[in-house]
Amino acid sequence: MPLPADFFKKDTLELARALLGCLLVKETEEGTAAGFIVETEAYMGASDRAAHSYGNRRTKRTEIMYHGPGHVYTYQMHTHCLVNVVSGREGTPEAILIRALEPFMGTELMFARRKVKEAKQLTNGPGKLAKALGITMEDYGRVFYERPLFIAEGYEPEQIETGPRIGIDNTDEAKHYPYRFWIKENRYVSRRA
DNA sequence: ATACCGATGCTCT
DNA sequence: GAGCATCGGTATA
Repeated sequence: MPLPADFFKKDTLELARALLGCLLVKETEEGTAAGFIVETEAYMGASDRAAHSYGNRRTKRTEIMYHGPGHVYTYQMHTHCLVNVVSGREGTPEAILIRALEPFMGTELMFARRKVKEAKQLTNGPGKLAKALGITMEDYGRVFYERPLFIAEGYEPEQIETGPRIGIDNTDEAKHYPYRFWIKENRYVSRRA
């Protein structure tokens, strides 16, 4: 069961924490794959140098971030597709990147898609989890409160840790913001602190 | 364990 | 035509 649309109507940093422990589900013709979200990163829109929507940049790519919380923002990075949850009120272009999952169901399908040996390698990175679940640019513009790509209730994380975001060294002051959140001691987190 | 490097595709200038 | 919110291989320790 998808969470209701209202779940996404939170302050972006609060939503980034609330998403930890939730289940991300993708249904395809090949079957269903799902995993618990264990790592997220917040991108704070107009005022955040590291955000695609910095300074309210509005292009074909960033357009969906203006359409209100709960939308699916997929973005192509080199050969990979990255998945984001749009946050903030309509007109406020904020988003949360999903960086890692703990596989829950459909692991055979994930292994078939990823071609790796260790379970840890299935979903411990933003490009990896998108491929494991079969998420593509086709999902751009959908909503996370309806099938076939949705977020459902999961478990309550014991302890949450925070730190600077990964891979944004070129955006001077923004690189220090503690906008990365992960579940402490979870082995599927993409990198240790 | 960390470090570097090339692949490869889409968006924006 | 440049620039990336990445990944997997190879290289070294």
